[in-house]
Amino acid sequence: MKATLQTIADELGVSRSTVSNAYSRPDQLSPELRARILSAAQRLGYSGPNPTARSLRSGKVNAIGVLLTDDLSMAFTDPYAVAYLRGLAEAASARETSLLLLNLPKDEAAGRRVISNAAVDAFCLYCVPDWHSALELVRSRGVPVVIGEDPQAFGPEASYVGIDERAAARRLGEHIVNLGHRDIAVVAHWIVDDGVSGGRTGQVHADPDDLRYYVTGERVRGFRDAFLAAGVPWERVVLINAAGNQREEGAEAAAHALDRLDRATAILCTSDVLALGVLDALRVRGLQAGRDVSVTGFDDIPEADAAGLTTIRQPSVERGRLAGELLLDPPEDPALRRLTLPVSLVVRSTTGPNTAKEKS
Amino acid sequence: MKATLQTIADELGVSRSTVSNAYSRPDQLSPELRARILSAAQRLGYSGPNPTARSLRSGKVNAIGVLLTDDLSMAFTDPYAVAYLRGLAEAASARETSLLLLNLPKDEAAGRRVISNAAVDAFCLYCVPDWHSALELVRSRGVPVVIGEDPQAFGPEASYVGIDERAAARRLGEHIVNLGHRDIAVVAHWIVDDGVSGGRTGQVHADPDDLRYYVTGERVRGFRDAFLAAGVPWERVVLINAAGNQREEGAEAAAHALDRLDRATAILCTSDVLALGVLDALRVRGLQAGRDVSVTGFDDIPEADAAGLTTIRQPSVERGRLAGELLLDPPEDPALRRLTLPVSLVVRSTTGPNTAKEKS
DNA sequence: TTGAAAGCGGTACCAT
DNA sequence: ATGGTACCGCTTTCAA
Repeated sequence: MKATLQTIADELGVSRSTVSNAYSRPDQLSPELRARILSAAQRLGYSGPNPTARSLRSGKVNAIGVLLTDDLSMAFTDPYAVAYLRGLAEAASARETSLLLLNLPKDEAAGRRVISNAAVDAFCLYCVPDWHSALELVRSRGVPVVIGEDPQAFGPEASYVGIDERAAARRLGEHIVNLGHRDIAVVAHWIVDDGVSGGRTGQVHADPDDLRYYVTGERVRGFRDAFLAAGVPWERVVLINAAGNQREEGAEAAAHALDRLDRATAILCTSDVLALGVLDALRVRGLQAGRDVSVTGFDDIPEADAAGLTTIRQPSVERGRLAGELLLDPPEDPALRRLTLPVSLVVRSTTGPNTAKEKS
Repeated sequence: MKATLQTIADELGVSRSTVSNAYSRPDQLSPELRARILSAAQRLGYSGPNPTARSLRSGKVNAIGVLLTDDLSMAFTDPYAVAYLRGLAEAASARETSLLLLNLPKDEAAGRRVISNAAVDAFCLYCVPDWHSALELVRSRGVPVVIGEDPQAFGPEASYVGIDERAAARRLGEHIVNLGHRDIAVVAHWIVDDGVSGGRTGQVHADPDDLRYYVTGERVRGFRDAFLAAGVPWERVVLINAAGNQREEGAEAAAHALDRLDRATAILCTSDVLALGVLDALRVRGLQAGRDVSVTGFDDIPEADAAGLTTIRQPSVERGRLAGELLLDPPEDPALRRLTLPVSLVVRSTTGPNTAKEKS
């Protein structure tokens, strides 16, 4: 039979409470008794209080649930997501808390089960398509939630750590129009979607106000804000959907902006990863970024620097770290549970003045 | 007050068992009663049975514990580790099981607490330094364990999914000596370590039989096997420690093989990531891989193909997937719980015949 | 098909 | 400093 607290208590002729204290409140009993208990435990192969039983009684699990969409590629492959997760893990680890990775399957009922069954003290939502049906269930669990994207998604009771996506994107747009660009393409992922994948890569005609995925929507709207302010009508912009947020898909998307007569002189992307793909596409065509075509990204991932990519720098690790801290050490003041972090425009070599001759 | 099973039972005048059955055994009660229960639950804001209480009673948590070393960079940054984790998550997700990421802090007592408190049905150990003090505690938890590296690490009761590291490395070594190379450098990480980091990058003199980290040890020994069989004494090989398993560190390590009079004509690395760094170092020096210097990696990560890297292809995702399956659906036959997967030598363009003039 | 009772293995509180 | 006693919220026989 597996050893329990009682086993040890019986062995030593003490009470369960005392054995429990030996583990959970060492100051509540004499050092020598504690030593005897611990050694008896060792001898009997008792590895400490059962975590589940302890959690049931104490109401704490020491785990944060992290919701991920079905294929984990996003969580592990996307540099921004990896940075975020690292920050989150850092904050959690500092409080001896673990991360429970919850993979939401395509099957809705199964997804609900996964959420219902998750033994966690809190949920962290980031990179989760905000229209996902399971989110409502997360709320009904009644545990603290922190969100990382749409500040409205969960109502004001949820903590929030994010950036002003739209304003940030606008700064990129302004940078580009200030350089004289008027023939502009925007490469974004998840503009269109079938609820599962990001659709096909290619030009689309979409109203920026209708985009379903919050982050992409805000960034595209931010670009548009800058264009409109400079007198560039949205209809003149070539909007290209990337099927996913990967480098190859950025390159593929770029083809739709480059291989046409009215080639864009600037390509704005909703992520650095896509922008790196666009740069690949330029290279293949013998075009030079910053001279022939200007390119911008978003995030400032490590690779952006080496590529000379003009982008928005955002504190990715910090976003995760703060999310974890808000969950585990919530400040009294509700206002401090809603954080909008600053970003900065980083101008490097992939953007430059428009040198194309005037359009006829 | 938070709603419980009892709340619903009282509301409807039925027993707790019946409410419980409504969730856990739908076939045990009439559909209409079940519907009434579910709708009452919805109305009262009851999100289903408390996961902790359920786990305590049923003895199942639906989670696999994944041990990670302190900084998560290894788990999230290393392509092999990411692939492995993805496979593991896939297997787990298919069984509605989650992954509990356990971050082992540097502080030993805290690490023990993290392991003791982890509510999991099983542990998966990969990429964990095998000399880590906490491992013994994992065993004493008495739950199933699968290991991914040293097959001996946990004794025969643990499941194991791995490859014959040594034989695989030997094939790379043979490929190199068959190409006529005799001036050889080996770049490996974690040859030396201070228990926390991977030490300094630079040449070291170490006996392959003494290396502490199993995977590196086996791969280096495999290289040596090939060299000895070809008459190349180990003393002639330049062994270089890389402080970590990252591209930059590979480049830095390569300097120690390239910037010397008796430059190596072949550099064998214990991972693709390091090898990519070595290729970077060659490029900087105007050397051509496969002509001036031959380079090999290990793993066959996605980037290896584009780089033309000669390497060993191993089924990384599969390793993770099988590990998960062994944990969740253990086969009766113990022999089937110890899997050694096949690998293959992939020859690309970074290796070629030794063209250096004979050494005097 | 439904209900009653007995734990699952601890922790918290209060008494001693 | 140590022990006694509820009770955390559910699942699981077993009986009705």
